[in-house]
Formats: sequence, C-alpha cells, structure tokens
Amino acid sequence: MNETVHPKRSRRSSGAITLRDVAKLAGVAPITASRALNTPAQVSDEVRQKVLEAVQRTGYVPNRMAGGLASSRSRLIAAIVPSTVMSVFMETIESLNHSLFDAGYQLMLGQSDYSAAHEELLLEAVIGRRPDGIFLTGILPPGRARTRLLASGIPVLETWDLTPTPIDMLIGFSHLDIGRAVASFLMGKGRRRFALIRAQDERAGRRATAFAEAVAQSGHADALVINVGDARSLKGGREAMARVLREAPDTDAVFCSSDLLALGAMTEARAQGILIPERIAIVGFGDVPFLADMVPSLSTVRINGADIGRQAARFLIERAEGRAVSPSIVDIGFTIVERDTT
Amino acid sequence: MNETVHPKRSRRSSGAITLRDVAKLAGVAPITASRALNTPAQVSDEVRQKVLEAVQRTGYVPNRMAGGLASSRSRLIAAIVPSTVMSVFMETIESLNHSLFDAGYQLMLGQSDYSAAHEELLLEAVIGRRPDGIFLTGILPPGRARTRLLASGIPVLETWDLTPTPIDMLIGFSHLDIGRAVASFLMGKGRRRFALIRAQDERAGRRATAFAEAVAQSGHADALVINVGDARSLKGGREAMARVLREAPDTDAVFCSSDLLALGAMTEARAQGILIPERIAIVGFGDVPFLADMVPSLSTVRINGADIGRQAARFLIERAEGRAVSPSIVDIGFTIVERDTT
DNA sequence: TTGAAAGCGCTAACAA
DNA sequence: TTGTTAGCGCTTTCAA
Repeated sequence: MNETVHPKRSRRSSGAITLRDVAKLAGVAPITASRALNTPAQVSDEVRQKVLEAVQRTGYVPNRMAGGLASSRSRLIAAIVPSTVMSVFMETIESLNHSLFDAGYQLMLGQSDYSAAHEELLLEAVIGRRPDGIFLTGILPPGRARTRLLASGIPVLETWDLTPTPIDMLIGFSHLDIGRAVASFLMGKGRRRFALIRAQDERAGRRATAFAEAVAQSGHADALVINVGDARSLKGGREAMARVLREAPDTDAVFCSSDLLALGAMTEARAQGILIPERIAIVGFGDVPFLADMVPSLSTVRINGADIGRQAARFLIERAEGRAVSPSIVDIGFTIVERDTT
Repeated sequence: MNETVHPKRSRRSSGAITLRDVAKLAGVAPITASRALNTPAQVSDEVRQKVLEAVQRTGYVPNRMAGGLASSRSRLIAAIVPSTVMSVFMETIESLNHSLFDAGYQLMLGQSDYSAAHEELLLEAVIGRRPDGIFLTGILPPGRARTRLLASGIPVLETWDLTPTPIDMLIGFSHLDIGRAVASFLMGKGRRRFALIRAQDERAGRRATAFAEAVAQSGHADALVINVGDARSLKGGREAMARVLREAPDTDAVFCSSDLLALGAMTEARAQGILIPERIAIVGFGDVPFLADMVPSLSTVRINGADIGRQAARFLIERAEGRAVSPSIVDIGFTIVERDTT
C-alpha cells in the first residue's frame, strides 16, 4: 500500500487523460493503444475491444498536437480568403470545410482583407502551425511570402485564377476569358454602349480590362469604367450607376464585378425609373445564391465554388497523404447565367 | 574531417529549420534562443541581436505544435457556427478572427449546419486540438457534448442567446425580448393582423413564439405562422409570403426570422402589386449589411455582431492567459432599426 | 543573464 | 500481434 493513491502527475502535465492512462486501464502498452485507435487492423479483436472500452470509460480525447508533432502530420489545412462576410468565397470554404472534416481534417481560416501585407503575416502565422496543406484564394505573386512558403515545403493550392506557373497545385478559371465572354454575350444581344462597375480588386480589374478591350476591338466606343472600393457594397453599386447615368446616359449595358454591386446598380436604375433590361442590361459576377429569385432576376457569371472546395479538399488530402495523382492544374471554367436583366 | 559534412538529421525529423539550428548559428543554447524570441526582456541586447539575425538568415518559423505541447498553450481558438454562407454569424466571426490574430491567436472554424449530432462530432475533433478557448454559437444543451466540454477544462464562450446557467462565459441577447419588442413595435404602428415567417431554427422559434404570445395577449387574432426550412433562402420567403397572402389576406404586418426571408417576402409582395409599407409592414432579423440600401429599405432587428466578436476575443484571451476579470455574462442587446418597410 | 536536464503526449523504427 | 526505445521541437524547472 505504499503505491501512490493519488497518482500524482508531474507538475508539467496538463492534467488531461492521456493515451498512457488508457493503455494502463486496458492493460496494454501505449503504442498498442495507439494502434487500436489509429490502425485498428493491426491489432487483435480482444485488444481493440479493451482499448475502446477504456476510451469510453475515461472520456479520452487524443491530443492532436502531440500526435502531429510525433508524426509530422497535423491534419490541419489552412485556408486564406480575402473576405468572409457576404462574400463569394464562402461557398468554397463551406464545401472545403465539409470535405476536410469528413476526412478527419480541420480547417484553419485566415482573412487577408485583400491586403498583401496582411497576407504575408498570415502566411507566417500559418506556417508555424505546420498545416498539411494551404489553400490560397488567388495566385501568390513572387516575393517574400512565396519564397517562405516554398521553403516550408507545405503543399499549396492556389485557386480562383490561372497561371502557367503555380507554386504547386492550381484550381481556377480565367478572368480574361470571363471579361471577353461577357462582352461578346452583351454585344450578341445588340448592346452598343458599355459601362463597367468594378471593385478595387486586381482580378476584377483583369475582367474589366479584357471586357473593355473586347468591345473596343469590335469598334464600339470605349467602355466607361467606374471604380468602387468595396465589392460587397450595394451602396457603391448605386452610386456608381448614378454616375454612369449622368456621364454616359446612352449606356445600354453594365458589367459589374460582383452581384452585390449589380444589385445596387439595379436599385438605382429602378429608382430613376429606368427599365431593365429594356433600356439597360446588367450582368453581375459570382452568382450569390439568392439573387436568382429576385425580380428581376440577375444575369451573372457563375463560378462553381462548391466544386472548387470539394476538389481542393481532394487535392490537398492526396498530397498530405503522399499519393499525388491528380493533375496539378485544373481550369474549372465558368458559366454565363442568363436571367431577366439581359 | 570526420565530422558529418552533411549534418544528417535523424530519420524522423521533418527537415525544417528548428530552434536548435538557430541557437547553434547564434552560438547560444536553444533555451536562450527561445527566450530571445518569446521573452526578449530576459535576454541581453547582444544575444537578442544575434538570435534575430540567425532567424533572418535561416528563415526560421517556430513550430507551434511543439511549443503548444510543451507549454500546454496552443494559441488556437475554435469557433463553431451553424452556417457560413450568407449568414448573419460571419460578421461576428470576421471580427473575432481579426481580434484574435492581432493578439497572436489563430482561428479554427467548424460548421455545425444546425445539427446537434454534427456539433458533437465537431466538438470532439476540436477538443483534440486543445484550443485555448472555444466560441460557440448558441447555448449548448445538457448532454454528452456539454459533459465532454466541461471535462476538457477548455474555456468556453457561449453566444447569441441568454441563459442563467452558461457553461462558463456568455455574450448574448434575449430572443424572447426581441419577439416581444417587435410585436409592440408593430402594434404601436397600428398593425392588427400578424404573420410570422420563420426558419427551422430553435432560436427563431423562440422569437416567433414570444411575438405570437405578445400579440395574443393584446387581444389580437392569432398570428399566422409559416415555417420555412432555410433562413438563407429568398425563395422560401417568397413562397411563404404567397401563402400568407392566400391564407390571411388581411395580414398587415409580417415578422421574418432573417433578412433574406424578409427580402423574399418583399419580392413576392411587390410581384403581386402589394404596397409596402402601406398595405403590409415587414420586419427582418439580422441587419445584413447591404439591405439598408435597398428600395424600399428593410426595417429589421440589428445585432451588433462585430461587437460580439471583439468582446468574445477579449474574454477568451483573458481566460487563456489566466487573467479572468470580465463579467462572465453579458447581454449585448439588440436594436429595432426602422426603415422604409414599416 | 544563461544553461542543463527533463518532459509535454504521442508515434516511427526496430525488435521480439 | 505486441512491446521497447527513442525521439518530434519546444518550454518548464531548477541550478549556476
């Protein structure tokens, strides 16, 4: 009876139940308990039974930090998005998160606010967690952040854009193609005087430029370009549309860099009694879920965000588990969804 | 020359630069390098200088899994929300994420999809990461998940609701009060025949019930209650409004459990040529950023989500760092924002 | 102010 | 199939 009755844990212990406790209760070695939980096929039925019972009784929850440290596999995936509120990226993040969770991975979310400086800080913090993969929205331009990431050896998936020279994997679509496609779509409808309402976002800029070049090459007057700060501001769209109507009253088609800006533009047009699509056609970008049911419903460019998320999860997990088989560059394309506003 | 020229790392090493490498380069012991980075005040200027230089030269990024394991502090906060896409919670998550990042913490995001079963799995996975705190949307009802969480000893912050018996900390508001307040607000405007459009969500249910009781107690006819599945579906709001107009054509006020449902209701009313607010008043819930600029602009119940996020970060970090000073229950309140639709 | 030793809780590697 | 041993990369503890 001189054994410790209160099994005094070392002063450093966190106090939680550990695999050792479980193993002791099950009467096996810790590594055997570990195998019973992680690779059950490697263990006899009887042992597995006893270990699971001990887990139940103790309420043991494995410490993934310890596991990750020992195995160099954190089962953590980091995602960096420019914004979350009312944003077109959330559909992707939602499906990514689901797919990851089903495979036993956890998502760490970082928000860059469209700032390169912030993104660099974020990446540094993220690398410190040693995630098994990093999901980036956009292409990471050459620079310190990219060098760091490369040096870290963590699998990286860039999305939402195309480049012949990704860091590693890429799932995206061409913003230039979208600009051109929307331009021909509208020209095909007989529209002749164009305006662009675009947020301060480099990718939106490329769509706009491609659009403007396409209409110019077809011999039309230069498109009027209105810059607004925030892609999520309906108000910005309203004000931009007011300027369009003032500065180029003969405009008959407007391409907006987000659905919310488009909704703002529609709102202003309606407030001024301008008929849509009769007088002016409007096209948005993103296909946020609910605008399909507005009256009039918004024509827009649809990106299959959920599909990006699913494929991203697959790619990242494949890399994490060392079976890299998928092609590393995927163009996921886009669709012009025609509804009432054109 | 018999020293290893290629400093062969042990077969288990991840290969990344470690604190040891930095320390060696700086000519100090690992623990000194650790102090130079984490508690610079404890170290001489000269040593600090040399260590920082070595960090620069090597591109060292500390392994937070190892640090967390050794110190029992992960600097990770987990947040569980019912949904992310087009959701009223994202404003909170965004500000939580920012506040955490500024304090050197990282956010892990889990999505419960309004499912208790899923939430339990999520919590189990989350506990395994040993976060320094857990942010929950809603109150966790007694049950296995709550017991587990309690046993884990991880600080928990419940939000978005009130209860006298939180697990630990609480930042919320009263759904009953909201239901009652909106009822008196509408009755005060002279409205007499009410309808509720509500999503399948327990909290929305409580707002609706309180609303219905309040109008009944004032001697009005029972409010018509229409259930819809998804709070984020504009279409659901439209269909519900169509039913309201069919089943109770004399309805003159509708309270919807989300702004998106309210937008759907408005859309349907307009499609049927019904004047808002003249014939029917509409009130939403959540005050999603952009609806203020619609025409007509939506009257709604505003929750200061960004403030919840900020305070949540403060509470959780205080607990994590062992200086628990804030009150543990905070009623953050709500505001009825009157706009065009009433 | 600096360092040596030990250990956080787990798993890889090797052995039986 | 099971166990022993030795780390993973860091920080706590204690000592100088």
